[in-house]
Amino acid sequence: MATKTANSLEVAKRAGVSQATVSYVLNKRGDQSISESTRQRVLDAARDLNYRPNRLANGVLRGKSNIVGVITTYLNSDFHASVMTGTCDVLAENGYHTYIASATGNATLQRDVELMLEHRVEGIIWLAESAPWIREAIGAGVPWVIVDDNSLADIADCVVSNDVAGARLAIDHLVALGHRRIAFWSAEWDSSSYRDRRHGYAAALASHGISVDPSLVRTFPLDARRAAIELHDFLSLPEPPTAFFFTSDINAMVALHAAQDTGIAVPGDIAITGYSGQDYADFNDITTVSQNAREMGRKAASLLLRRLADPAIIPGTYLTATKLIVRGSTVHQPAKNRFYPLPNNVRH
Amino acid sequence: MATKTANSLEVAKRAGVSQATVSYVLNKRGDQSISESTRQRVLDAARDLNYRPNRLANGVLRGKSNIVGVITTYLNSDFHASVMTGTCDVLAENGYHTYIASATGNATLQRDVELMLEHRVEGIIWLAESAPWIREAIGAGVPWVIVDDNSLADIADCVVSNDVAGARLAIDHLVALGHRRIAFWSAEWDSSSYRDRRHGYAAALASHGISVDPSLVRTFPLDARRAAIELHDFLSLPEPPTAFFFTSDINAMVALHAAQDTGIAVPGDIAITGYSGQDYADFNDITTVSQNAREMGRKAASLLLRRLADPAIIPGTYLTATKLIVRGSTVHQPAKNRFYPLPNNVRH
DNA sequence: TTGAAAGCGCTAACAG
DNA sequence: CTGTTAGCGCTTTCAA
Repeated sequence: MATKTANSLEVAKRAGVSQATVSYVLNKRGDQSISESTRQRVLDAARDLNYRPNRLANGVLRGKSNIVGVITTYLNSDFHASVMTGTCDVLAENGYHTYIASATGNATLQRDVELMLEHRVEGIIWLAESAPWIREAIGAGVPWVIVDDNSLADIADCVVSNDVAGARLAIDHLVALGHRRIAFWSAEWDSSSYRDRRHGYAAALASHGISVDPSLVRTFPLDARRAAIELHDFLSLPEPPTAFFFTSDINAMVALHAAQDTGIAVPGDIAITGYSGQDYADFNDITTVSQNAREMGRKAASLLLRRLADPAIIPGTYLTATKLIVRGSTVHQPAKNRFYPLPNNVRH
Repeated sequence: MATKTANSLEVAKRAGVSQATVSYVLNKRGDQSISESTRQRVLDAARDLNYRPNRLANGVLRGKSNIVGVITTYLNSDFHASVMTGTCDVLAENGYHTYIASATGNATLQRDVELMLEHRVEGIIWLAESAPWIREAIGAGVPWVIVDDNSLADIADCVVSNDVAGARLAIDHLVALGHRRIAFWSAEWDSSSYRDRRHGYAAALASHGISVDPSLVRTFPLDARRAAIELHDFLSLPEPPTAFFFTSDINAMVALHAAQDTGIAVPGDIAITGYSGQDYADFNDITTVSQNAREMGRKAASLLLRRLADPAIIPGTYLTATKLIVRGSTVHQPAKNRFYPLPNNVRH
């Protein structure tokens, strides 16, 4: 049961030195010269007593916790998990630690932010939908980095993938395959990312001399049954779409299954592109625009660290690259050779 | 820019009272009687100055951080993410906070544990593969709860799903469908969970009067290409299996794709069951044994809280229920109606 | 009903 | 080269 940890005073006593000397030795301070014998005695004493520095005390003293908070609404999202992995990695590499909150609902989220600030996190990485209260929250405390939304780029560093370019990649691909009637079918999520994908969609079409047909732009429903119905509704238009650009892999996958279950051939009858480059897309052989979420997470952490080092830097938006991954949902792959390697450490 | 937060002394000054009074008011201490007017003045001052209690200082003082550490090797795993969600929820409900580390490799993991202890986490929830050094680590510090492995149940609370029963559910189902030649095809992961699934497999077969054929028990390879080769090797046995029991959904999925890609009908030629009840299985219409990972996470957190309240409790293993979810990989579903609802908050 | 003072574990000036 | 001292922000006796 939590063997009472020794404190630095006890270590000092045992080594026959003062508390300060212990601190000097343990923190390897170059500006203090310590005799090798003292050093050894301190080190030995610390080991013998199983000494473990108390970072809370250290934090009180220096007003710095060495902790960064990450807030996400949905840990089970592959995207969020990948971002977080990248973030954790970079923070750990730099001696920082990650304090996480996963919650839904603005009341809880607000409380989580407050708690983090009470714990004196040095910054917050925000992986959730934007909300009106956030602007104020950012102003009041530590620096924030916002991932996957850049609507607050005037007061916080934002990391978004280049969604305009990403959408263009997909549309260019579809047009190159001969598609002219391309639907934009997106979940309802009011974020700059989704808006950018829509702009990219429109711009890409325009550059090919195709005008946006409003009847081909729709909101993706929340359940698969309605998705199937809507899909058939789409296809019974006078001039039905031959291709669908989705803003998420999961929507693309639901639509793909809806199509397959009801005898619509993919990519024979319709082509489908997803967005994000998640496992879903890989496993279901869906062409997608890869976002490199891990890289986004790494970038977010570095931006935060940079701002911690130099608070004067003017906030801005940082774009990460997107990449088209062509798979069987747009191009019929003659010999299906989906010999993807399994992710490392995968289980269950 | 981190507007220097006011401290309790400043609040006291502004309210014209002592620091102690501020503490009494803000912590709503019943044993101290405070006049309503003083109370109001303190509250007002705190609000005006934007006072935020410093939990680090509080932690130093009381030797308690109110933080629990969670260590996982693979955040992108649906299983880990679900467990963590459950854990975060319960901890938050009880005023605790979650400090997370995600790492790979024993050196890093050990360092992470050490760091958490230095931050004075009150307990650790372990979501990673067991390793020899863990036993010692547990002895030395705070209480641990281990999820999905019970090999250290003598010194730590363990939460595992009832894997013997879970395996039996799957095997009973396959036997009921007429299968007698059932393969056990498992990833190589030395945990009690996997061992239990194997015991359950053997016991269930035995109860149906079928003996285990060692040639039907194999290790799942690390890449899909080799999985495909191995699958065909299986099927070219003199008496090939007609059904495959996998210990994970992802393996089942890889095998399913390997089968489909090479003209083997599922469930026509072979039946397949996964394990875990993850999204993978749902989206690929795979029969699986659901583990309710979220519930496991909740259970882990409650066990830790219970032990924190009463350290004397003797450690043990806690089983969570499993459930069979029948889908199209074992039973041909006449009218495919996979109208699953999308998970809440899903995106990308 | 309120306040003064001690102290949690640690680090950083400043002496010596 | 090492020790003394002050103090981080907070809670909590103990007096008043």
